[in-house]
Amino acid sequence: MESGTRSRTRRAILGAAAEVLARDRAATLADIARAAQVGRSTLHRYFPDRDVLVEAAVADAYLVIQQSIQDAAVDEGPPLAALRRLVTAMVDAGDRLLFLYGDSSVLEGYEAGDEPDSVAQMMADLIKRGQAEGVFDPDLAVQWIQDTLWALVYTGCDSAGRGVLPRHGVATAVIRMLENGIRVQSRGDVESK
Amino acid sequence: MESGTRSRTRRAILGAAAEVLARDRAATLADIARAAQVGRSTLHRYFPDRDVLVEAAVADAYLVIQQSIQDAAVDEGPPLAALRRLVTAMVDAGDRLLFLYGDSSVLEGYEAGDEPDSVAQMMADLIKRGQAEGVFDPDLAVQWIQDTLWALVYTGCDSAGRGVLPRHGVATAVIRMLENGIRVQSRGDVESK
DNA sequence: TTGGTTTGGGACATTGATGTCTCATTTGAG
DNA sequence: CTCAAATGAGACATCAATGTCCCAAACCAA
Repeated sequence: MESGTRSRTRRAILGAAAEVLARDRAATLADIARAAQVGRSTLHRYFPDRDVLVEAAVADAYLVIQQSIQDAAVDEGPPLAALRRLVTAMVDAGDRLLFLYGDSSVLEGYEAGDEPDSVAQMMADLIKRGQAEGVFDPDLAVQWIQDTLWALVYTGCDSAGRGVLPRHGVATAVIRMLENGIRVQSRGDVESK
Repeated sequence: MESGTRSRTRRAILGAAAEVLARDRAATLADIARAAQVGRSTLHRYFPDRDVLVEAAVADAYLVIQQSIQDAAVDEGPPLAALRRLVTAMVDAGDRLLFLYGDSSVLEGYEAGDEPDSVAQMMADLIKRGQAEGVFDPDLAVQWIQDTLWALVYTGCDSAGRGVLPRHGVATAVIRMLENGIRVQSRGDVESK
């Protein structure tokens, strides 16, 4: 078991790591400790070395995102609505996401897993389902759509952090771009408000 | 003036820097020197320290991209066609682009410039023109469209590097996504082949 | 060939991050 | 309150990257 205190500082460190590393992946352990409002020695006490810390932070961030996406019940309802829920869920996990996908080398081996609950698997299933039901363009490779989705959400979160987009408008902007591109919305085929 | 030999090794180093740093932004100067097939001391002879090297590599990559985009004559013809030329130009400069935009902190101050020929300026002008002519969605912020464009091109180049997209299909995929999103292409409003 | 230029490799000092350790102090549960 | 758990600060050795310097060898133009 783990003492409540220990568990709390542990989470504080993991959160700070994700946040700081998202902004500067070359950040020092001292930086992370400071952000977590924790002594550098305490950090080392929980995570022997940098690799262990990063690995734990990745696993943690991944779990948060995975949980968030699972709650979106992406396998239910019409694909378009599911996609919107998915994007919203991803945006909500924005901080962790910026960290997780800011450095592609940080993932290594996480997307390899084939467990049915893996983030990539859930996304791929949704995309395929949408294509099968004739809602998504079947000419586009599933992997490409998936990459695009990640990229747009990532960009959206990043833009919000820089003030380009209002925090609450990120999901909407991403969804809109995904569904219509930059074309003018000629007919009322978007949403009914 | 500069000796032909010097000019040649200088370019070799800059090219290697862009290539290596694109893959691993924490790469060592020794790594870069090796990739450039040059002694580490030679590298230091041309670029006193890391900052100078990175700055020079950024400037070089930026120039290449800028030139490539200028050749696309983005301010001429219908916006949609211009956009397609722009994307193609950006994709062609893919290698440099992955480096330049792989680490957002590397740009710092380059997008600040207001020279009419700056990459950002040309892109913004095109987007505004497209909106004014009723081809691009005027509800989307110019900056957001611009960020999206970069993100998609970046993702496309990256995907090509990982084999997800065929090298020659990158521009097409990006353009298609930009213009239509992932929706099925209901009517013949895309292109005439 | 000759002489200046350019290069590669190695020795070297420096610097900053890292990881280990100790000890005094604070915290929190009982 | 009391004691064990947890912490923060700092001293310390280590290590890798960096930047400087030097010299012998390769190179290139005249």
